[in-house]
Amino acid sequence: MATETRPASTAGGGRRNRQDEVLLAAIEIFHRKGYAAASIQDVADSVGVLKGSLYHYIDSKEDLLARIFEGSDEQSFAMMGAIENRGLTAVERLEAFSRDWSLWHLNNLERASLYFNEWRHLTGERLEQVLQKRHDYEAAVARMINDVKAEGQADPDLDARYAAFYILSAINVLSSWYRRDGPDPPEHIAQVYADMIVGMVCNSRGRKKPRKASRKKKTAA
Amino acid sequence: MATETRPASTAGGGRRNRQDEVLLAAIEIFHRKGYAAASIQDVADSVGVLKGSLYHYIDSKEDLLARIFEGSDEQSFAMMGAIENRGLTAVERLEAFSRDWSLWHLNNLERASLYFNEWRHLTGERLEQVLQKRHDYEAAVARMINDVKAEGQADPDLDARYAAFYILSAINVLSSWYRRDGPDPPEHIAQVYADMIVGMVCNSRGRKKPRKASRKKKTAA
Amino acid sequence: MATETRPASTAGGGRRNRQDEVLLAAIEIFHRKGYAAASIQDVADSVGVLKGSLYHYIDSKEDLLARIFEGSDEQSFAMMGAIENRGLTAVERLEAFSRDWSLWHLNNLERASLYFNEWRHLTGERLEQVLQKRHDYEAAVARMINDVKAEGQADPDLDARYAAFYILSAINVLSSWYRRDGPDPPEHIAQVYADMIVGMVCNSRGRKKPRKASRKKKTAA
Amino acid sequence: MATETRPASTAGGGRRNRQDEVLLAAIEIFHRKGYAAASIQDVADSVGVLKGSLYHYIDSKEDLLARIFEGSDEQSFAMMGAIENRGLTAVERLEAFSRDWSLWHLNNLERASLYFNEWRHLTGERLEQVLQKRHDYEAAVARMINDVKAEGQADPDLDARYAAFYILSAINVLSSWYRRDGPDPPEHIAQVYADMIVGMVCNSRGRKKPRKASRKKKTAA
DNA sequence: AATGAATGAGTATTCATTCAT
DNA sequence: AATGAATGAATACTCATTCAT
Repeated sequence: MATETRPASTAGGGRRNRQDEVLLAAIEIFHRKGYAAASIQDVADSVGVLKGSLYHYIDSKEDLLARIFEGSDEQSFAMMGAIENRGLTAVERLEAFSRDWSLWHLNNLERASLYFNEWRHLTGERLEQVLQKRHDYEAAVARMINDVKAEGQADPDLDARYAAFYILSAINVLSSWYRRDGPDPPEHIAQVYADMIVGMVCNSRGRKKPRKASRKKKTAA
Repeated sequence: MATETRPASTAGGGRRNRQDEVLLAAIEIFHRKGYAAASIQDVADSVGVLKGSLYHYIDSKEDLLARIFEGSDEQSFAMMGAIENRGLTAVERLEAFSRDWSLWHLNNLERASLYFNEWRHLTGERLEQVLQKRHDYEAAVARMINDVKAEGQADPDLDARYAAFYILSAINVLSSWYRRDGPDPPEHIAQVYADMIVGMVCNSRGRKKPRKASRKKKTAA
Repeated sequence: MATETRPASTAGGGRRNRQDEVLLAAIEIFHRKGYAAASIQDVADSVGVLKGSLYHYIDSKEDLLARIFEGSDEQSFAMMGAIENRGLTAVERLEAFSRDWSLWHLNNLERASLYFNEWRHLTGERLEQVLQKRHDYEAAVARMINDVKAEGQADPDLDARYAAFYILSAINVLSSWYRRDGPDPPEHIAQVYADMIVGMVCNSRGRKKPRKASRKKKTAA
Repeated sequence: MATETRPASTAGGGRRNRQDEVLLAAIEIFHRKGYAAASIQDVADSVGVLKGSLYHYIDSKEDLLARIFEGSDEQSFAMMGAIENRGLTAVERLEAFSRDWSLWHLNNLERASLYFNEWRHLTGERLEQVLQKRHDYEAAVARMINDVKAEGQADPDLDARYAAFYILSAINVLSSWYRRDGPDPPEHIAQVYADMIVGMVCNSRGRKKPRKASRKKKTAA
C-alpha cells in the first residue's frame, strides 16, 4: 500500500523527502543497534515523527529492512555492471572490482554492514532473493578469477571459488574494522586491499612483472 | 549465585551435564536466530525445560552470552599460545596460525559466528574485555607479519596492520560461507586458506622460493 | 517520553483525563495492597485498560509512585506555606498547622498513607528528595514549637525535636485509624487533634511542679 | 506440619536453634525490604541455608510472618498484663504503660515496625485475630484514660478514644524515627514520650477555659 | 536435616501494529 | 500527513513452593 504511494525522491538537489529520511535513519539505527534490537520507535524518534506516523512510509519493520536492501542491490549491481563494460583485461577487472567494491563498503559503512549482517531477518521471497544475489555475486567474482587464470596471470591450481569467498569475506568485513576518523582515506585503503587481493591471486607465478598494483605503480607507468 | 554453584562439566566423557546442555543449545540458537531475536524460551524449549528453570543455570540472557564467549576465549588463546611455543620460524608460525585458526572456525561454526557477530550485545566490563582481547589478537597477528618481514620473506612495504585486519576478517567470515555438507573437509579448506594467506604476505618478492604452501615443502627446499 | 507528552489535567471541572484516572487508581490500589504487592495489572484493570496500555501514561511502576508523591508534595508544601504567610502568632501557627495537616490526612487517606508508608520503594534521586522534604518538614515543625517556647507559651524544657516527631507521627498515622464511615466528620477530628497537640506543647504553664516522672523528678522527691 | 515438629528454643542460654535463627532473620529482612518485596531467598541467604531447606522450618511465607506476629503478641500482652497487676493509680498506669510500650518499640525496632506495618499481608483467621488484638489494645488504653478522668486528673471533655488513637499512633511510629546510633538511650526517649503523653492527658486541669480549641480563643485570653 | 533441581504462575516492561480523529 | 491512544502478544526475569535424593 505505502509502496505504491511512495513518491520518488526529488533527485536533483537539496530537498530530501521523508521517504529517504526514513530509510537513512533506519540504516543508521539498524546498523548501530542491530535490526532485531532496534525498535520502530528509535527510527521514529530519529526522523522526528511519532511511531504511528512511520506507517505512512513503510508497511512493516521487515519491509523497511527490505527497502534498504533493494537500494543496496541497485548500487552494487550498478557497480559490477560498470566494471564489466569497461573493456578491461581480467587482471584489471579484478583490481577495479576489488578497489571499487572496497570503496563502496568504506563509503557506505552502515549500509554495507547491514547488507552482510542482517539479511537473515528477511523472510520468504525476499530472503531467497537476497541469497540468490549473493550467490550471483560470488559466481561473478569466481569468474573474474578464472579469467585471470585463463590469461595466465594466476596459479592454475588456485581454487577460484574459495578465493572468491576469501576476497568477498575480507571486503565485507571492512565495515567492521574501518574507523572514519582513522588516518587513511577510503581511497587509500581500497587501493591497499586491491593490491593485496590481486597480489594474492597473481602471486607465485614465475612472472616478469607480477602485477604490483601498488600505490607506486603509477610513477613507473 | 548460579555463578558459584555452577558445577564443572564432567570432563571425562559420556555424561554431559545440564550446564553444558544449556550452553550448547544457546550457541546453536543464538547463531541461528541472532542473539537479539532469540528468546530464552527458545533455549528452554531446546533444552527441554521450563523457561524459569533455565535461571538455575544462568543469571541472565547476557550472562549466557558472556559464558559462551568465555569458552571461546579459552579455546582461541590456548590455540594461539600453542603456536607461539612450538619454536617455529615466522613464516611457519603465520602458516600454522592461519591453518589452525581457520580450522577452529570451521569446526566451531556457530561458536565462531557468535564470537564475531554478537559481541556488541555484551555490556559494561564484559564488552571491554572482549574488545581488549580482539585488539590483542590483531596485534599478535600483526606481530607475526612483521616477523615475516624481519626474516626478509615479505615485502617491506606491506602494511602489517591492514594485512592483519584482512586476514582475520577473511577467516572470521569463514563460518558464514562454509557449508558442513560441502565437498571439502575442514582440513582442506583450512590449508587452502593458510596457503592464500602466506602467499599473500610473502608474494611479489623477486624470490626463487615463492612459498608454494604445502606444510612440508620447506624441508625439501 | 511519556514525561513530555503527558497532558496537563483538564483543570476546569467535569472531564477527568486518563492521566488522572491512572494516578487515582494507583493511589487506591497501592494503598490497599501496598506498593510492592500491588501489580501494574491491578491498576490497569481498575482503569479499564490493558496492562501494556498503561505505559502510555507512565514510564515505570516506580515512576507512577513518584508521580503520586509529587502531587502530595505540592499539596503539603502549599498548605505549610499558606500557614506561614498568614501572620499568626506561634501558638496560632501550631494550632493551624496541626488542624490543617490532620485534615489533609483525613481528606486524603490513601494518598497520605502512601506518603508515609511507601516512600522506601523509591530509589536514587527520588528517594533522596523525599527524605529531604521529610527532614525539612520536621525542622519546620520543630521551629514552630521553638517559636511557642520563645513566646513563653511552652515549657522551656520541652525538647522541640522529639515533640515534632511525636506530633508528626501521630498525625501521619491518622490515616490508618480513621474510618470514613465513623461518627465524626474530619473537621471535628482535626480540631480534636489540634487541641491535643497545642495542649501538649503549651501544657504545664504556670504549674508549680508540673510533670513528675521526669528523669530529674527523683531528686526533687 | 512443621508447626508440631518445631522444637522449643533452648531457652536457657547460649545455643540458639535454627527455628529462632529463621525467625530473627525474617524479622530483619521483612523489616528492611518490606514483607511483599522480601523473598524467601533473602531469608535463606541470611540464615545460610538453601531456599528449599527453609521449608523444614516454615510452612509458607505467610506462616513465617504469622509466627513473628505470635511472638510480638505474647510480648505485648505480657507487658500490658504486668502493668495492670501492679496496683498503680490510673495516672501511674498510664505513665508506666506509655514508658514501657515506648521502650518495647525502641528495643524491638524491627519487630515493632513489622507489627504495625505488615499485618495487612496476613489473611483469613490470622488477619482477624490481629485486628481483634489491635482493637483490644486500643480499648485497654482508652480505659486507662477514662480511669484518669475518673480520678479527676484529666479534662472530662477529653475524648478517650481519640486520645488512645493518638497515643498509640505516636508510639507505633517511634520505630520509624528512632536511630539506634542517635544521642539518647531508649530509656530516655521512652521517658520523654511518657512525659508528653501524661502531660497531654492531664493538662488543662483547673483551667476555666479548658482549651476548647476554637481558632479565635487566643485573642480572648 | 539439607540439597538443588524443577515447576508454574506471575511480574514489569517492550513493541510492532492499528485506527479513529 | 500526522497524531496518540490502544492493543495484544511477547520478553526477560522472579519467586514461593515441591520433591526425590
